[in-house]
Amino acid sequence: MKDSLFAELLESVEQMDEIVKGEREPAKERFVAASRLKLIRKKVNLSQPKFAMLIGVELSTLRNWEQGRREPTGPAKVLIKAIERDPENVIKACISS
Amino acid sequence: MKDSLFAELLESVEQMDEIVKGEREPAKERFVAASRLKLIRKKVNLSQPKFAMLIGVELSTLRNWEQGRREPTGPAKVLIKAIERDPENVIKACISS
DNA sequence: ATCCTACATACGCCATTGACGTATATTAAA
DNA sequence: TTTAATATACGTCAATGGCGTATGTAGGAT
Repeated sequence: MKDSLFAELLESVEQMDEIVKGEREPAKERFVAASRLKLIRKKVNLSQPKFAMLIGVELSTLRNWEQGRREPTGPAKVLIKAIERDPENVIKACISS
Repeated sequence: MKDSLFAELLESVEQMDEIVKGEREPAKERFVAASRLKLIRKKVNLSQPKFAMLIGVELSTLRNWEQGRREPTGPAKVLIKAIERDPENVIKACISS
């Protein structure tokens, strides 16, 4: 990872910091709404079983999310959102076990 | 997302399926060992507070992981592993709120 | 040397989740 | 219409995540 690029990322994390602290307006929502999860899964065209495996949860857990019975935890939301934003790269990084 | 590339990804997910079912040998470990988490965080050069924010957990939760008091849940492991494998793209996808 | 701030270790407590199970419904293909 | 794959729906419970507090450490600044 080149240093210049890394510096940019670091800057973004700093900005994220300020957003959380309320010193800056967030550009958009940071997390997936549980209700949008199904749409995201459809977007990458995976069945519940495969998507669940991809993101490392039990099938039943994914179902709980899609049916609104449970709320995904933080990392799950971040991961799903990341998949939504850049499916190619993120899914690749998830898969290559 | 181009269809050809997507087809490749889908194939990979199918393979992942077979791995989980024991029909195929996994290339490597699928998940992060909790003990490796700190090394991964150092690799991307982020403090505990910033890394916790990045992956969407409370600082105390990340600390529990690094100190071996708790085990990250599935999506957290996948996300961390993805960050390890492709920090640039995955962190970018996580950040862009 | 002392203060100060950021960063990290360590752990108690409890509401919420994830995992596991079962039963039913829908869809598509054979 | 039978079959298999996919999805809805929900009960139960151990384990986690979030929250708090206390302590330790490394680095500058004064």
